[in-house]
Amino acid sequence: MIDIELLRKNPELFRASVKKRNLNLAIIDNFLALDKEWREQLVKSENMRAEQKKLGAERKIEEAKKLKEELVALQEALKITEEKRHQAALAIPNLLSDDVPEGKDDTENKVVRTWGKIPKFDFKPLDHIELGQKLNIIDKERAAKVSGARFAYIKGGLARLQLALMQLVFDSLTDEKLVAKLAKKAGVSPKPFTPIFPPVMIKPEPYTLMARLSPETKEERYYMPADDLYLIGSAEHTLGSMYMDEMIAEEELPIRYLGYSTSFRREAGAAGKDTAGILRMHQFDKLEMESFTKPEDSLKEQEFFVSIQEYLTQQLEIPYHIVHNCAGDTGTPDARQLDLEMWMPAQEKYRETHSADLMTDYQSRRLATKIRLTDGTSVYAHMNDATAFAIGRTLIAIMENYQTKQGTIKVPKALQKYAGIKEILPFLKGGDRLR
RNA sequence: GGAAGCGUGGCAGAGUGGUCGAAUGCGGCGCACUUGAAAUGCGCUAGAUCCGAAAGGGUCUCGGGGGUUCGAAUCCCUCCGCUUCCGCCA
Repeated sequence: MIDIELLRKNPELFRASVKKRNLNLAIIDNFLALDKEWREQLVKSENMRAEQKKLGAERKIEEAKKLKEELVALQEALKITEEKRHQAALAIPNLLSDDVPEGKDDTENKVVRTWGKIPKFDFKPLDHIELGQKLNIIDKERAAKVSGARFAYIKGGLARLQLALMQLVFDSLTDEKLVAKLAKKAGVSPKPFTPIFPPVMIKPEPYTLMARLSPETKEERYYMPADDLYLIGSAEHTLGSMYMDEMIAEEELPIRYLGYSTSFRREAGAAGKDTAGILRMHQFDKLEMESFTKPEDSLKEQEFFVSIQEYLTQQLEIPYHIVHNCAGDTGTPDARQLDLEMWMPAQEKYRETHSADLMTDYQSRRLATKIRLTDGTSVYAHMNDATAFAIGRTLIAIMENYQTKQGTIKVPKALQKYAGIKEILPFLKGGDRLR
């Protein structure tokens, strides 16, 4: 939710932002009209209510009774306007940060920097699908039989890699020295992350308040009607809503979590897109960073998160670039979004593996997550969330970048001690037949 | 899943139909005292929202929603959550 007071005072600011996102300006004007109507009705209704209360206090019971009848009708009309106005307010996306590049879709995102040397193979590199089949570490056929399309069994050496990735991230982000070093460069607090496993189911209310259950995103969610619960699409959804209706003391900031969870997405709008392999799944695991800061610290916090993403990807020695998403490709609740894209040799493309989202107070305003400042006043918290590793996609990048001529996969140095292996060889033992 | 109890401001905790947005304590902020600090004393201190240039005033909020009533923190219904006991399970 945007700051309505600011919108009334400075509608041009919001018009510019909405226009930059390539959206219809009517969403602003529609809101302003409803807001005006609502305020007029509100004043009338409140004045009448005050009068009715006064009559009651004076024990003029008959008069109060009569006035109440009028009041009820007025309040019903008000309620309708209020709901319309509320929906109109929700439709307005976050104000874009000034430095967000112009552009209407992902083709106009701006590459900020590039790291690493693109690997040259003296053989034709395979894609992760072929590699997965040959090594018998990805089984989508049986997953389709049991669970349907866009599911997979991740096995053997690849399962070990997943655990290794988790351990690398958990070790790194709880390491006081390492975090302090990266934080110093970014000019933010050196406080390390608290590791956390959040719930993977969420109630409709916090989900809506997180701006992740809008009419447009709803069809992306798995819903369990018997319990009125949704499966989360990201750890962000239950991490960001943790402090709903809470007041956080300034001394506790920044609050930084490193979450691990499975994520669930229906991929309803992606029919036929990326169906091969494990790039786009209904279920995938992800390590996610989430933080709560004071408003003035949030932009630096986002850059800090990006520097962590880069540090981790560099540990894997996988080439990547950082992209500043253009206005048209920036999420509704985001003020500013940067993506990290890893090099995928088989596609000869960088593909999105990470995202870093600065939400400013867009979510906290709705969640009522506030900070009690040391001077006694309070402000809405600023929130950041960012991927540490999306496991599936990172596995693809490792498989394709580290493949050998023999069709095996070397394990990145940084993961070897966690994985317990240096190379993924065909996994055939224990009666696990290839099809 | 069954039974009982509970849910009040930043925190603790009073309050069982009007004078209660709410005693008191802690915490926070300000001032005084002090070389400084502590201690002490005095004052201020819930949120959202609307009207207003401001001063100020109104409305709503005592877990959420609904109801009874002229009037609800207080009575009723319902949902959510917490605690304890029983059952079941990893």
